[in-house]
Amino acid sequence: MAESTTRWLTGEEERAWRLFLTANQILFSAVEGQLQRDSDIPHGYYEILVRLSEADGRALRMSQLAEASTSSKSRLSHAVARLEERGWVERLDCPTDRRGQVARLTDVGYAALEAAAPGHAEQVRRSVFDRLTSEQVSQLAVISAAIATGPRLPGVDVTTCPSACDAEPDELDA
Amino acid sequence: MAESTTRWLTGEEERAWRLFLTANQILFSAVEGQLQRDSDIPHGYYEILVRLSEADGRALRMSQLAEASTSSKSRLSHAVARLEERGWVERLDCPTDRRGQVARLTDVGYAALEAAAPGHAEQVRRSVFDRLTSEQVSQLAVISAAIATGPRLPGVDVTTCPSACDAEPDELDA
DNA sequence: TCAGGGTTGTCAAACGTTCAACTACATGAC
DNA sequence: GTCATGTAGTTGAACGTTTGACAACCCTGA
Repeated sequence: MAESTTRWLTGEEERAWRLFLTANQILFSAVEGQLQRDSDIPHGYYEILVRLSEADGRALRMSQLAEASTSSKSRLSHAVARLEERGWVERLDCPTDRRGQVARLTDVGYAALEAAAPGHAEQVRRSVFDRLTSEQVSQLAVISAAIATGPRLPGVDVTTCPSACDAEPDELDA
Repeated sequence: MAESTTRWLTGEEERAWRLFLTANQILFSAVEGQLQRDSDIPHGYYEILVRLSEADGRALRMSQLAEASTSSKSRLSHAVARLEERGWVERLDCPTDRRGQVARLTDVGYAALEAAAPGHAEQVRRSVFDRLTSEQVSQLAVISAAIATGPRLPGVDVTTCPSACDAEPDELDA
């Protein structure tokens, strides 16, 4: 990289970045820990279950699910395979495209999600929202949106979001 | 969990939480991707190198390093072993405590860090700080501090921070 | 000097992710 | 029709990380 062109972080930015980093570590280890401990669900699986639970017929094409989960196809494929073993998800052939597969949340899977949700919500509340004023909550939303959207980030080729960037999720989750 | 006691997230909180989640995914995949691609350094290793580079004599006791990295002992032990293979870190016997080991950043390791830093800083800037006003930067710092510190999080037993809670890192990083 | 309590670090097994084929199907041009 | 090209999803192996059991060690007090 061109040395003289390097735009280093300012002191304030540096400080914010470090705080953000440690906050993230603490936050996610708490949230994932709770989910794992109380419900035996890895955080990643939980997100998949949530996406499915919100979809029409609680079912989604594999590729759509991958996109919604910001996940690669193969990664998702393995994850769904494991969810299938637990009996939480089932795979069906797609009626309109014979290449495709549809993942559907089973009743058992839905029940597992319903059982896990309260504890998860409580944890997110304790780790985050109990600590913030309502003004800070909206600041957090604005900041997150700025980071999540906008000009594609150089350095990732996430097959940059045809529909992910304008998505505005505001249904239930925790 | 007691059903009636569940404190669900409000719509605003829900929205903020989801935005935060996707922002995180995008941000970290960009930052980690850059580091991996341009410098072949996993993000976790980078943090370790930074901690060491800031320590006296560029050396730190294993346990102190683990604490500074919010990392478990065994996790750190593995990481240092791999850094040692690359010739970036060396392990020495601790002179004052014969139980202990000291990890020290080698000159080669320091050079690797110096080489990686500009690209990393640039990426963090693009992913985060170019997108935020300076007011938002300080909001982010305050919010992160609120999440990172304060009352111990129920749900984790992080052997709750004798010294981690009051730590206030504001040296260099990116 | 010897035990008990606590800490420090290592090792091996379990788990999850990534990578690189590979199958199967769809689509458009000729 | 059929050929080339692109898309959907799966699979297995290599790789890295995390976990828990274990061994080595220090320090205090009798």
